Amino acid sequence: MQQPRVRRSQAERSAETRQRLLDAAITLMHERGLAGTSTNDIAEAAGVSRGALTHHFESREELVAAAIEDMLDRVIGELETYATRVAEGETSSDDLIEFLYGVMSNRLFYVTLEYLPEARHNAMFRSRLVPVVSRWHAALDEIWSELMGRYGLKPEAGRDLLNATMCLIRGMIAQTILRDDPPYYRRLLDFWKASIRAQLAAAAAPPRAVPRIVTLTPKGT
Amino acid sequence: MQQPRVRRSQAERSAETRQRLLDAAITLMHERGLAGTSTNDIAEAAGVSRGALTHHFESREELVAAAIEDMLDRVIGELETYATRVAEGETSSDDLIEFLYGVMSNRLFYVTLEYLPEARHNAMFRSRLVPVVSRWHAALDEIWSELMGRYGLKPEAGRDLLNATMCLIRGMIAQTILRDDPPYYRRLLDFWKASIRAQLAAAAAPPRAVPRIVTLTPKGT
DNA sequence: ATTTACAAACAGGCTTGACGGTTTGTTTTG
DNA sequence: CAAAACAAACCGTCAAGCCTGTTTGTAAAT
Repeated sequence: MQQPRVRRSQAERSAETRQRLLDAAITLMHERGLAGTSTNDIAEAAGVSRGALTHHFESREELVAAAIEDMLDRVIGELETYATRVAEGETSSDDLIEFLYGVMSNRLFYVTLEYLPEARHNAMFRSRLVPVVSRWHAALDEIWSELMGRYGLKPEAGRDLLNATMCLIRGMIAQTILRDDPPYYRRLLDFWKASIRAQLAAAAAPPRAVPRIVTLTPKGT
Repeated sequence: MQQPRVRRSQAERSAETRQRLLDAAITLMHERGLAGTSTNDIAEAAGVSRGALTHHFESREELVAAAIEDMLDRVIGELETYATRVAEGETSSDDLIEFLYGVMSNRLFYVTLEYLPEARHNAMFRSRLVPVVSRWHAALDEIWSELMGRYGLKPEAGRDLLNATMCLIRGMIAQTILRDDPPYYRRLLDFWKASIRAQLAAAAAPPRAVPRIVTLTPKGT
């Protein structure tokens, strides 16, 4: 039996412990919710003492914020990887939408829903996170511009489409909590992919006139 | 000076206390968040003793659920009022979208964001609420059918448009928490109103062919 | 040796649900 | 109609549990 104890540098020990805590925080937030996740739980799930936790993070709030930042940075990494595929043309708007929905469903937006209330009522916490999510939005803009270029449109073209897409996805995921109905979401996403296709096509082709607002009048009149 | 003490029936006393508690619960949930709202706070805000609170509601959870139900029932009432205006034709899709955004922004979805995490992790609480929000969705379907009729379409026509609209609105409101940018939301909503107009027009007119999925290829090829 | 990483115990604060007692309203009865 | 009995509404206190940040002590790395 060789002794399992390898000599690791302080930096290594420290980094691993820190990362374990960050990962555990996100996992628990996702599984039990922010309110249901105490620092005790996080330390235990990370396989670390609570003393270690308090050593690495000044407060629960700071730990949670750091965990969110870490999660977002990883996701931005995924997005950048995907962006190279877009640049190489191996993709479509349908594909991107599907990818974004996947990323958001795969914990990202569920975790977001957990901390949004805290962000709403805690100014310190919120201002800690605003720049973090800004980076995320910038990465989204980036990849969208990439795709627009692919379609031969100006980079900033159809940014409304991106924003609408993201809001739609957020809204869908929020709804999954109280409406368990996979076909409904499948259908809605497919509908949306078709809409985007149509609008991108329209942006390239000479558009029809946009219909004016029609105020309806009673049948009798 | 007439004495302020009018003799009220038990039912009246009871109903008022109850209602005060429900209102206070929603208000505090909106202002401080669910996590930041204790039963003490609610009783105090309602101007009622905590004993009275425990008399009327078995648990904090039940009080919160009842408050949510009450809020939704009121909003359904607003929606039904609006529906009569639709039936009388004094409206447009733009107007309905604006109305829905207003209703959702005016506490409804912010309060929803407060309790969604609880609903996600607490099965009892969730199943208590599912039928409540189902009623709300039914009311939405109802008014949408009404509007479709106005446009001379079949009642169930474009239900995807309604669902997409609601999800978009949800997503927008969720985003307001970490992105304070009113022009952005204004623009996005206007964009959406135009989209809906276009799609409703297209539904009446013979549609263009839906463009196929285009898998893009690198520029070089 | 000294600093950093980690561990364990502790203390203070807050929250919820329970309980015993009091006031107010309603019903029954003489 | 008045009084008494009953029921419902309401009030204030308490105990148990949990959570966070602090503090004190130990091991590991430099």
